[in-house]
Order: sequence, then structure tokens, then C-alpha cells
Amino acid sequence: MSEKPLSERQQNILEFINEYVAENGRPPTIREIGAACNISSTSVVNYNLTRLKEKGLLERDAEVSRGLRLTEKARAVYGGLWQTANDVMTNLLRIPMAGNIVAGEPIDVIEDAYDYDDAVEVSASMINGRTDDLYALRVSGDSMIDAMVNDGDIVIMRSVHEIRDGDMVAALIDDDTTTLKYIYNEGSQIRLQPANPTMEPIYVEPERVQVQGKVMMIVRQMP
Amino acid sequence: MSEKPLSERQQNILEFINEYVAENGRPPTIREIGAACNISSTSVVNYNLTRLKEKGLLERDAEVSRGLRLTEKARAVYGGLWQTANDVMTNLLRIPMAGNIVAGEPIDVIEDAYDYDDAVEVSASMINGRTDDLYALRVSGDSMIDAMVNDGDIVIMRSVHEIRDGDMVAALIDDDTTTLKYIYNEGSQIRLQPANPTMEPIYVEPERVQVQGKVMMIVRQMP
DNA sequence: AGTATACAAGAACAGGTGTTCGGTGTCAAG
DNA sequence: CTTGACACCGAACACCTGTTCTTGTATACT
Repeated sequence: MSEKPLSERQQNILEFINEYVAENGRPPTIREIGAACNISSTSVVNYNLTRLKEKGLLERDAEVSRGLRLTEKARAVYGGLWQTANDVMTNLLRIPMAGNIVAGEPIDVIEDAYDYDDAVEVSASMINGRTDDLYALRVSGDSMIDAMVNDGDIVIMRSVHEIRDGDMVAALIDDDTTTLKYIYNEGSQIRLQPANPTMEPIYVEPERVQVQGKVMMIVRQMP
Repeated sequence: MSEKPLSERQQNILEFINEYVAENGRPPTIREIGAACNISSTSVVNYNLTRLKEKGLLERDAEVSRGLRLTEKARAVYGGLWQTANDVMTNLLRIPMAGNIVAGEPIDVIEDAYDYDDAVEVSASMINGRTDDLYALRVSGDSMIDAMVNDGDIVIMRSVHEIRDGDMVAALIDDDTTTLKYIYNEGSQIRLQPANPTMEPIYVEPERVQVQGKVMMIVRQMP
């Protein structure tokens, strides 16, 4: 059943609330809404807010100052709406740049070294899988070409204890050589499959392989 | 000259404000801070807020309700602090997924088709260069290997009118073949340099090449 | 004409909220 | 012992803010 459209005043109110929150870090008061929307009476503002609430566009906490909140529905209508800090922190991950990765050398991860200036910001929506325990490594050198990874690329890793066939991992072979490859456990041996489909896999005994982390995402920036 | 460290009460207050904003979408009142931090007097809360302001961790709008705001400095100290919606909208770009890119076929870009469900979320901090006029293309097939790009990778493109040597572009050759390569204008001919350093460049006359967009970033998600 | 609904408005009020005042206690320095 | 700085506190006050009341106008319907 279709609802009545919003009156012009109601649209103005929603837009004002949206903008006010973005600029001030807090919702407006009833009187501030009135002043901005040419409504001289707080009861008219209150009446319209009640209507917006009935339409599911607004939530109100009674009898507290600035007790307004736009709903998801209002956000969908007006786009670019305000989120709580939790939404931000959930969506925009700051992942520590923990070091470099070079083919042939073990990863040198800097434990507990969280440098915000060198953190990588990635949207959680771009990560398929869990987003805890993430760290970033920067690729040094051309030796990761078989993984379709360039010098300078950023590899988002996750510390894991269980690996499934088809995961891309950083695998340390014989304590000596790190490689990024898709891993398959074939019983008596481990198959490490290059990302480049024109290249052949390598096979190693399981005890020669240590999985140092799972690759969650790769980012190539342009200079 | 070193500052005195924060008292325990002051640290509690900052953490409470941070959490309160995240959960409620508005800053707390003086009395709410007092209740949460075991401070029975509004003047003690006020005193501590004045100290935090002097230390540059807090801003206050006088004589308005909930007139508190944590500063950038406080954010740096406590991490994961609240941002205004403008910060969010500036940092977290929603880039429309505009179509596919296949080597050998012109890009089929869907004009003005902005589908939020299929948008790509990318932090602006990860883009070197301008962040207007961006769109995303998904790679189909293995034919972009010379660009070190896999089937399924996401290429973030930007419409441009001027190209500089060393830019990676989507180049359409002879109205027939799209390729992703670094472009160099060498006077009488254009050099298109593969990203894979083991591969040779190709050289074409300038009039045979149309630049369809500049590559700003490449993202490889894992399944 | 009467009724119902939507929208509007001013005024009053109750309670929320920030600020100020006067005071106390602790600690370090002189 | 005195003084000053810092931290704390209850109380009072001024003002901010949300809610309610009463009244009015316009429109649609019976």
C-alpha cells in the first residue's frame, strides 16, 4: 500500500537533520530545525517529526535533548547519510602495514607495530571472510610474478590456523622460501598452485611447508 | 615541554565519550558523563572537561546541550574514534560497478547505471590521484595476464582526457582490442608496456589508439 | 451545515542541561 | 606553619530543550 508522499516541509526537515549531523557531530534541537525550515512553532516541528517517525524515517528518544536519529530507510532515501562510529569502524578497516614480503625470504612481520601513518584502509565489504587479525605486507621485487603479484602490491593477510583447499596462502618452504600460492592438500603431498594459469604447480611434502597466513585481498595502487 | 599525563578520571571520560557517541549517535551530557564515571557533581565533570580542552583533546560549544566533540588529537590517542559523516563520505568511496572488461573487446560501460548493491567500496586514501569520475570494471577471462590482472579482478578506472607517460590505461586499439598497459608517447608511436616485466611492449601509431580510461587501482578479492 | 482530518501557530510549562559559586581536602614547596 | 595548585563536591541558578494545550484555517466528505 503506497504511503502519502512527504510534504515539502518534511523533506526539508530530513535534509536539514542529515546535513546538521554531518557538520556538527550531533543532531539538531527542535528549535534549530524550526529556524532552518522556517517553522516558527516548536509544536509544528514536533508534529512533523511525529509524522516522519510514523513513516519510519526517524527515531526519537523521548525527553532527552537532541534525541533524533535518522533510520536506515531515511538513509536509503537520502543517501550519504550519517553513520555511527560503529558503522564506520565496521566498514573502514585500518590494517597495519606489518612489513615486506619477498619471494625466497621468510616474511619479516613486525609484531605489535601498529603505525597509523602506514596503515592500509580497506572497506570490510571488500573482504570475503573474517576481518579480524588482518595485517598488510608490501611486495618487494619481481619474484612474485607467478602469483600475479607485482612489486609494490599490497597483500592483505590474515593469521589463520586452519587452511582449506583453494585458499591462497603465504607458504614458507624449508624455512627458506616464501611463496604466495593456492594450496591443496593432496594427502601425501601439498600442491602449491600458481595464480598464473600458464604456470605449473609445485609439489612438496607437508612437513616442509609452513603456512604463514592466508591471503584475503590484494591491492595494486598506481603511482 | 612535556605535558602532565591524563588522570585516570580524564581517560575514563574520553573513553566514555568515544563509546557513547558510537552507540548513541550523539555526544553525552555532563550528567551522563558523571553517572558513567562515578562523578557525583556536574562541576567536577565540567572541571575535567576544561582540562581536556586545555590539552587539546576536546572541543566544546558553549551553552548548547551535548556541545562536546573529540579532537583529531584525541582520535589519534584513542584510535577508532568517531568521525563526522563528512569524513566517512570523503574516505569511503562507493564506486559503481559499471561492467566488464575483456581483452580483445571494447569496454562495455553502462552509462549512469549506479547500482549500490553492486558498488565497490574503496577508501579514498588508497587512491593516488583524483577520486572523482571513478567507475569499476570486473575482469573476465585470463587474457589480461600480461597486465598482471586475473580473471575476476576489479579494476578501478577514471575517465580522463589527458594521459601522462607511465599511466596505466585501458587502451582500445583499432576499435577492436582493449588492453591494460602502461602508456608512453614516443613521438611517432605509442609504446604500450605490459605490467609483467618479462613481456615485451607493443608499438602502435597514435591514431590507432583510443584511451578509454586510466587505471587508478586494482583489487583482487579472494573467494 | 456539520464533522473529520491535516496542517499550522503561539503560549505555557516541565524537565533537561550547562555554568557558576562557595567550600573542602590533599600535596608540595617555601 | 603558610601558601598555592590541583582536584573534588553540593547546591543553586540560568538557560536550553521537548512536550502539551488551545486555537485557527483549509479541505474533503456526508
